[in-house]
Amino acid sequence: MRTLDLAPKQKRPNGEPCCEPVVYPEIEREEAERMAHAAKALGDPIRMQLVDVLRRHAGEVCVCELVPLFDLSQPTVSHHLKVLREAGIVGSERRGLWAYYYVNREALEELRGWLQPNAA
Amino acid sequence: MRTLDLAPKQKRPNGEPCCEPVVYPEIEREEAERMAHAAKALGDPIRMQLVDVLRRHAGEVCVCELVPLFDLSQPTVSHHLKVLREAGIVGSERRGLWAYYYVNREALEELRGWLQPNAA
DNA sequence: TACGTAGATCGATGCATTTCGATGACGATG
DNA sequence: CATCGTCATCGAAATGCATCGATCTACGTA
Repeated sequence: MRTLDLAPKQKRPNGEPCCEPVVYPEIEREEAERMAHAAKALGDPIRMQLVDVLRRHAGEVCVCELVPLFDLSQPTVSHHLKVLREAGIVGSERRGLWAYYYVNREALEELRGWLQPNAA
Repeated sequence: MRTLDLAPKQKRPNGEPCCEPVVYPEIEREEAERMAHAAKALGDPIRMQLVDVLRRHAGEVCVCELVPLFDLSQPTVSHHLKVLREAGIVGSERRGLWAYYYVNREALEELRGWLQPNAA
């Protein structure tokens, strides 16, 4: 655990900066960016439910079964699935006319790891 | 684990629905909404880093220490902190001129719980 | 080959979000 | 009490996002 300079605050004399800016490594900025991307994909109720449905099923679920679950047009559901796909949270496979989606458990696990109390 | 009717697909005769719509309880819609709200708050690199900094410190961190970490104006950082506050992810306390922020570990824990492999 | 179905993509629309400078609220300090 | 520092809020501008109808692609079927 890094230690910030949590020195007791006092009004700075005049024109001096209020406190030492802490150096923040770029590495963590990149990791934050990745995690934020995943979190953002989950940051929509529809997509949250899509993931919820998908992970409740061991295998794959047909899009034609997902669409009627929501009060949304087919293109909109397709859009949400695309967002999840591009975030790596779900994957898809096409078989004939139908497209089947499934959860990428590792992606959820990565975010879960980040949320862990003492994550680096 | 609920079971969807994953019957083998075949082109439906004509005008019939392609598959039985699965009933999806409202309860889970509400939970998804709560989880999505938290995820959305984390769905921004700046806020991800803010949370990261805050949770690295056992206690509270002054806003005046957070602002110089980012290439952003003070009002913008304040805005992001507000988003996190309204999502319940961080809390704040004002002492004199300074405002101190801290992580709400329980909030992160709830989202983490939801991400768990066999979450209800 | 012609048609119908499943799903993805496109373009438009309306709303939300990010960001800033300016300003306001309020405590501290002389 | 006048001034300054800290932080929050406001209003505006730019950008992003959810959503839809229309359309496109690809596959099955007659």
